[in-house]
Amino acid sequence: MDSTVINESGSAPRLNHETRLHEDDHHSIKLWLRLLTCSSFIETRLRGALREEFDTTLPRFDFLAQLERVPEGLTMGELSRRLMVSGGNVSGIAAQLVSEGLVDRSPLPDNRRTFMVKLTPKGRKAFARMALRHEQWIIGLLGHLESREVDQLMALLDRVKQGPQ
Amino acid sequence: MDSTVINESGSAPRLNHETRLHEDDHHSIKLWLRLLTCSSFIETRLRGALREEFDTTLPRFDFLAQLERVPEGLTMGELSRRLMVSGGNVSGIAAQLVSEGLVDRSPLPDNRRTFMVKLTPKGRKAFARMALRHEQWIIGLLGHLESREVDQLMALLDRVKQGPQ
DNA sequence: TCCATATATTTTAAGCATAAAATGTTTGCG
DNA sequence: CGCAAACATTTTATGCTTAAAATATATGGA
Repeated sequence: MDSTVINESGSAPRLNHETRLHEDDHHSIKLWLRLLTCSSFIETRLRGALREEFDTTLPRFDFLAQLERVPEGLTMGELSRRLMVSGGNVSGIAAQLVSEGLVDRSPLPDNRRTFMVKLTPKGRKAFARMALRHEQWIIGLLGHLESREVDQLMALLDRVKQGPQ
Repeated sequence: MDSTVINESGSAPRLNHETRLHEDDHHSIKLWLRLLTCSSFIETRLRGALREEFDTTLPRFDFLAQLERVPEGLTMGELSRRLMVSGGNVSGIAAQLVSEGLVDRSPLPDNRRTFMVKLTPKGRKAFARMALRHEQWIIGLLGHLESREVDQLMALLDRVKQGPQ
């Protein structure tokens, strides 16, 4: 079997969010449920694969991914903004990654409220291995789309992102 | 202000998942991150609105929504499949909704392992109120798309859903 | 019948997520 | 300076979520 294909392995067989629909529901609701179905599907597969292959979680992977792009490190607050999660959440995940030796968290000399967080060499190596597989998994899940379709989807999702103005 | 517009109110200002990107990342990864950005954005707004206006959560709302479509009720296992969550999760949410009087959970005469779950009249009324607002919120978040765009997005997301075959 | 296996659900342990309160630090204004 | 307000982070309480183990029931074959 192609190693980039992630196995189905949940404890319950899954349908999708659109089972919620009524005949007369608004088109916007159908669109939202389909969007949710697609992203939950991919997210579930990624979570399972990260757990099986690296015994880690998506939040931890995302945390490392943000740091990998910025060798000088990021503050806790900046990480909270970039990861789109609460500050308390960042504190907890940072503590774990520090205890695992993947991340370094040190106070700034010029401002004793803030901490700079960066990858350790060990963290950088661990992330590199995970990122490679992560890309393979995603290509396995989305690579069947033609590049014209990808472009269209990117443009339309950008319209979604823009919001009602 | 238009009451269907949901306010920004998180404890941290938010960017989006695409801050994770490198220049040379694969198109599939960009697409996945944009998909995630869009659905997280909408989900965050819906969660906040449900909490503020009805003091409830998205999982509870989804649970009621599944039941509302099936007056005769659903078993715990069927709910687990339709909601795409684990059985343990369904047990926990069901227990809450029963204690709030929104849902009835009774054993089946012909199979003592299974339970049939259905809305109570109170639950049906509560859900109706929530569903109305829910639709307004979603139209507020997605209603700016033209119907041609919605059709295209639905078709492309269907392609995503189909998977690699 | 007996029993292994399958099925339906609940319980448990652990991690993620949030909002709100608490803590400690900095800034700027009177 | 003195102090209020803003800021950065952590702590706390609560709820969602999962996987895995436990419980209870049903089924089918020897």
